[in-house]
Amino acid sequence: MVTDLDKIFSNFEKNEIFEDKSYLQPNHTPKQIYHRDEQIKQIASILAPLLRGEKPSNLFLYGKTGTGKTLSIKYITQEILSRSKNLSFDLKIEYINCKLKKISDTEYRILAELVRRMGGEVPDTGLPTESVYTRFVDLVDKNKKIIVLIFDEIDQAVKKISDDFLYNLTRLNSELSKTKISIVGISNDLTFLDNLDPRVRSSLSEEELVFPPYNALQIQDILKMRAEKAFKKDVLSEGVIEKCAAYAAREHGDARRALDLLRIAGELAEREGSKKVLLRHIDESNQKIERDKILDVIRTEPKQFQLVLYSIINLVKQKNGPIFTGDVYNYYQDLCRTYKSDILTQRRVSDIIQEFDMLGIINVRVISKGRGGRMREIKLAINNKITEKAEEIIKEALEYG
DNA sequence: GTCAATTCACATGAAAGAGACCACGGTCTAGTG
DNA sequence: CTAGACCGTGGTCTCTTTCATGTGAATTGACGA
Repeated sequence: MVTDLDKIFSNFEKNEIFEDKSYLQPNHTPKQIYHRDEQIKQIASILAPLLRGEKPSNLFLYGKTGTGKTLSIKYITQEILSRSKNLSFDLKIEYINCKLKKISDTEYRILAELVRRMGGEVPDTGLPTESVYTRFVDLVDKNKKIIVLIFDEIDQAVKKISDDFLYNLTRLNSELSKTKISIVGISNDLTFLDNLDPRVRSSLSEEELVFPPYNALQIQDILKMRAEKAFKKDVLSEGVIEKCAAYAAREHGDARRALDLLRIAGELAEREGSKKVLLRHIDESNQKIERDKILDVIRTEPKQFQLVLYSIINLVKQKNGPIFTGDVYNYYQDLCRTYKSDILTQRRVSDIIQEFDMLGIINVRVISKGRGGRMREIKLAINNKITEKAEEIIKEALEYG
């Protein structure tokens, strides 16, 4: 036992792989951004009026995940802020990530977060939303300011709340006398604007910009640049970067994915005590990312969700073919009885199944069997190995939970 | 045989309830001068 | 008289239930050839 620990720690101390891992961390902002010159220039020229104290147009950025939207906007805001030291007014640029649950599940929370960023205080709950609005207005309108609000993954927020939240935001400007607010929306859903209230759409997207996916070569450039700083010399074996890039390019040119892949591969190599990152490590890394992501979701899911998923897994194993909503619900009911759990209505279970679909754990298709009715056809979207592991996790959670 | 109506087994939507959490303002209580 | 304890009201949030309406195609049954 002790010797094992010794081995682990000494491997770690030797640290023959990484020079500075932070260059591969997702939140690292590099000094130089490759292959986004055009976009950065455009954003900069749109936001430039800030430095003259004018309100810039609202801006909307599109692009799949990992195409550098967040990176570019953060880079530009930094540049702008660093040039704004001696301006005669307050310039505030706030970045809000709507994907983080605690912050942005509801209108109230987003607003509360805004107030806090502006230096005010709001309780987590208990106040009417309206009063948070007035608090925000009071706080912001005390002296002349220009505020840029950046909403990352704004589509998530709108899905959860509704678009009149955005309408309220765009309307805020008319309630403010001294301060002006600009909004930058970032979305990776290209159809997002189409389903928006027209009033909101026109005011929100005065300017639009699309971030195309990186191709494999561009990802290679990015990886090379970061890998140079992150890894020690000659640690990466031939073709590692190329392989990472290829994997990521397959996933709609997601550079973040490529970086994760490389970082995890490095960690795996390090853990093994290997002196080099091999091609094999990339494959393992790819699997590990996938597995960890899914198992983590499953682990943290509430009990009822686990029961439903457990039903699905078992049914798929039994029937060895597609299964349907009704099957799942029946099995689920039995399962609830054996574990003495409350039984949810079919309506609710239906929603739960849909959520698993969204998480990518199962694949769901609505089919009609004519007179046999209309239902979802459910398949597992994860491979057997992960499924088994998932089953174990759930079983454990159910017996000890 | 053809065509519209019917029917199945859910999907999908909207609204509202339950229970947990919490802020705010008013009232009560006890300690202080 | 005042600070702090206590309470009631009204707000949010999440997870659910209830009620209502929608839906795609196999089946049915009336109808005409």
